Amino acid sequence: MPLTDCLRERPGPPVMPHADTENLCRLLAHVPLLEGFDPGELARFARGVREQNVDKGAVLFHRGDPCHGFHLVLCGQIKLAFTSAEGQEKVIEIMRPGQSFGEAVMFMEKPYFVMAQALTDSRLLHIAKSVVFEEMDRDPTFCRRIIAGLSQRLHHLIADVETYSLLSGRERIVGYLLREEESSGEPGLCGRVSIRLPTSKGTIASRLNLTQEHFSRILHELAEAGLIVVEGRTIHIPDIERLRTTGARY
Amino acid sequence: MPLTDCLRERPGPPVMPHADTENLCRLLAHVPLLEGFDPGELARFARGVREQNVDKGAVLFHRGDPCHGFHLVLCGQIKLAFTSAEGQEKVIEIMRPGQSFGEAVMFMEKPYFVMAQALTDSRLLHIAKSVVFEEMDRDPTFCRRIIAGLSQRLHHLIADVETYSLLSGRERIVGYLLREEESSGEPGLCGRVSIRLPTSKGTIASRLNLTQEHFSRILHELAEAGLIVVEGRTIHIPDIERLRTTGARY
DNA sequence: GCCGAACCTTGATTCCGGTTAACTCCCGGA
DNA sequence: TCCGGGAGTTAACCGGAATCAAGGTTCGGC
Repeated sequence: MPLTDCLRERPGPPVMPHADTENLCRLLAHVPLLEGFDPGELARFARGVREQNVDKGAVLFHRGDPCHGFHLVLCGQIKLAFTSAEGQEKVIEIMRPGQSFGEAVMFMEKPYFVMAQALTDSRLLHIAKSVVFEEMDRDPTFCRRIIAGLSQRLHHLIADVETYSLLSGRERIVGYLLREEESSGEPGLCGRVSIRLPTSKGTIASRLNLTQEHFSRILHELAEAGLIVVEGRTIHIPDIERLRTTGARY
Repeated sequence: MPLTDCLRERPGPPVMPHADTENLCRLLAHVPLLEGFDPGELARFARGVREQNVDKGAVLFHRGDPCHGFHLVLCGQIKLAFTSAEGQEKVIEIMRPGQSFGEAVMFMEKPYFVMAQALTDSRLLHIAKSVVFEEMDRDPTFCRRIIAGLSQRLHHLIADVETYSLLSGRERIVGYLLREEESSGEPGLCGRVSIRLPTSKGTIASRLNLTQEHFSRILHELAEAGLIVVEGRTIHIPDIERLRTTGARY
């Protein structure tokens, strides 16, 4: 029962006062990386897993911190970002429930080179390097999953680079909205859908490599063109097909 | 002996008229991914390896082509890039001898989403998916290497994203020159070094997310500031320390 | 219900970098 | 030798997006 609960966005009341092995195993069974593992394997993993509850704004790690494992989001949102010498920040990714991060750094045995901060009160699991490495030696299929995961990550990142370098601000925003709509899985009758931004507009703007101001302006333009209706953090799309076809135009 | 030969930049006369297993093994022994493998393992690999000689300008694969393995550069340069709907091109990476590419796509069992084109006459190896997968099942340390390689790649890509989004054009160029100098390994007395650009300025500009014109302008500015001297494709740096400290300034 | 702090919007202005268009250089081939 | 084309440079101009600077909203806490 906590399994589904804790993969929702909103934290809700703490289901588990403190993590015992059995509960951990139940959580682990739903981790993408460990899907289909039998109880024995999960128990081995549980030894190196620790639950983390972090408040909104808390920093999980800074650039330069040593890495002892990887993280998995159970609920809430974690932002990965780096900060320039002048203090400006660029959000690389907003991690949502079910997603994990920090694997690559862990495998390289180097310190983190980005920082992670909770955008909302969040609950996550920390999986220690040691148990991952042990399991890798033991189980080739586990290796395959890790490789698949890293490949996927790489793909996304290249897609991001493509987005940043080939698309205008407006195109990036339209693309973001369309993707967000897709992943939300809402049916939306006859092309009408509403999506709720997962976090503040400023953060999303940074994720899309835009300033908050520019983001706001483009949203306004899209609204003026009748392609969207902005209502606080909720965006209504009267005709998603039209947004897809004419949204990119300028 | 051909081993070292073929890891140079310039192709030179073809050392091997056609690849037999023994020669292939000798080549494979120097592939980073396979370093330290014993002859038996290499022989297993050789079954799925094919040598490729491509002329300058030849396209190895387009976006959308199916992927049957990964590639390793023996000599020459291969550019990875994508093209926008409007036909403009963005270079993601310039692969040099000893580097490999296409692994991530191979593991995802998806078609290529970038294209690869030879910048010079080049020689490379194509390693079939099948032998890689077989070896992965057989050898956990091989998996580890793959994971390490993918992690490394991911790291570089994130560093690129950081570069693109946080640094000005000028800073990117200065950074590029400094990295190029570092990797060239030339000693360079009392801070004086010369580096030769690996390929055309237009291509490097695209790699750095700049237009050719802007790249040219910045080079000119740096030259005017006395930080570099441009002589065709060769860049002289009279004082590398000064470039490092004042090059970023604007 | 008031206050302050985040968050967001809006407008004015600036500027980095892209676009366009000559023009030069250099090299290779007929 | 001349020609043609690719690479590189230069300059004028433009525009997308950042910056600066106020306002406006929303919301939680006292």
